[in-house]
Amino acid sequence: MTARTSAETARDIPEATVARLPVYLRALTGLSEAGTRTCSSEDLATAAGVNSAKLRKDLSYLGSYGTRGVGYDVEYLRYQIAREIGVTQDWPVVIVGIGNLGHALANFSGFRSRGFRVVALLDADPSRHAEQVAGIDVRPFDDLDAIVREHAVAIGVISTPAHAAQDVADAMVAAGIRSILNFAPTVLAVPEGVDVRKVDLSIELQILAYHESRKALGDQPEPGRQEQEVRS
Amino acid sequence: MTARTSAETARDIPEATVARLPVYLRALTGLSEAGTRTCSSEDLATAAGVNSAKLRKDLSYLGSYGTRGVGYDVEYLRYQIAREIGVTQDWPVVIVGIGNLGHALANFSGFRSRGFRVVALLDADPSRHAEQVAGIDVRPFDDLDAIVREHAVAIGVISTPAHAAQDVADAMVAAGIRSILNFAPTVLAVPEGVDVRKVDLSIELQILAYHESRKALGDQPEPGRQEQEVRS
DNA sequence: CTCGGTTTGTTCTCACGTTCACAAACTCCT
DNA sequence: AGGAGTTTGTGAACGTGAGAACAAACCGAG
Repeated sequence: MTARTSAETARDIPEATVARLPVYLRALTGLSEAGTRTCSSEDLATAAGVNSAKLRKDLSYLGSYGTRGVGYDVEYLRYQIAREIGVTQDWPVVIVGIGNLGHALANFSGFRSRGFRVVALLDADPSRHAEQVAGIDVRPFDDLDAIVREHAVAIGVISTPAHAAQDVADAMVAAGIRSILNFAPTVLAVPEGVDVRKVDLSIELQILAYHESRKALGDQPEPGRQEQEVRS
Repeated sequence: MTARTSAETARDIPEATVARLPVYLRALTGLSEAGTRTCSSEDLATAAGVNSAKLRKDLSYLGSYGTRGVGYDVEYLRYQIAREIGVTQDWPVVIVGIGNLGHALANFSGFRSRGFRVVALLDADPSRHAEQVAGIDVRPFDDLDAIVREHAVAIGVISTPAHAAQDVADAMVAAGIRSILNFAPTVLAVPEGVDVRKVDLSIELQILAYHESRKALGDQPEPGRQEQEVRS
């Protein structure tokens, strides 16, 4: 089967590359706002904090959008990457769990400017349903189904305490959400076909702590040995 | 073997493994609280959301802490991993930028329970210096040097707007901080020997959006093709 | 003590990701 | 038009990580 594997953008882009495309997109936006019309792979790589060879290889998965001897047209490349990622128009997003973190997420201005639109804030605690956060009403968690249907929501954000996260995820999946960003410090079980990405403060800090304790003990690091930086 | 492999913990643990150790640590804490005394690699792998072969391989970098035919002692393994990560005692942490996100971070209870202690909250805006957040005074950013010296702070958290982040990072490095967790949506330049980890909401959402748009277009995915889940 | 059942630790193989290095392709100057 | 100088796109080498598979080690029963 798969007689016609082409179907538009049929190339499969490596996961590591996908994770960097948003960084390039942001760097290009910065260059654009600074008035730059054209940039070399070296320029863009510096702005994005990566190696220029890696940048070129990453971009090569999208197609040939540069000009040899010249470089890349900033606006053009920016559009192409945005299109590839799929953020040329806005994605509706729901946030569940309007505690401290939920507040911060709801107020985050980067949502709108980067291809996302918060269509609803949900919380199971009735005492929160009075509030408005960032100009949006906080609604009961049970409204999830209706909201997902109404706005065709595909992406859900979980910012509840850990013990509630799995139930929220289950409800999201049942409602038809297939991409979840989880801030709760717990492992989520989801059916095949659902993507989960997790953001976990404690884990990030512990990774830093590991390297920090290594620095501390071998504190006369042999001068010949270079250390790597900015782990992603 | 391992006839005293020299300087204590001299093995170098792969970065991918280091990133998973905190997950195992949390899973073990969960098992411990549930009253489990012993677990197999299969049990722990399930709790941590990974493959059991990968788990065993990861643990093998730390040493041989299991018993063949039996499994792992939960408490013992938990301590060994905590020791390896370096979170058997608390790390002092400063948070710079007490906006919405800074508030959420300061109030995050997982800090204390997972090996970290917030010793100071800093903000450049004088109007915030009146407040207390999570029982801690918000102090002027210029106090950074004194605080780092006084508490021997090694880890800094940046939750400022993007435009301020690089200056904050520079000041942190100048004050002696060598590990930075950056929540600001910008690429930080730091000297060699300083570790930076970044947490970026927009990037995570855009990665989800990429996969979501792929799901949307090929929306009759051939049944033979399995999709992978829970990307980390 | 021996044997069967269980589970770890490790080896081997393959896939993925990074980096180098260079040919191809473009611009600009003479 | 031709040649010098740039910069992209990519093939190939290298390093790291994942997973299967299995020998080594342990427990308990008889």
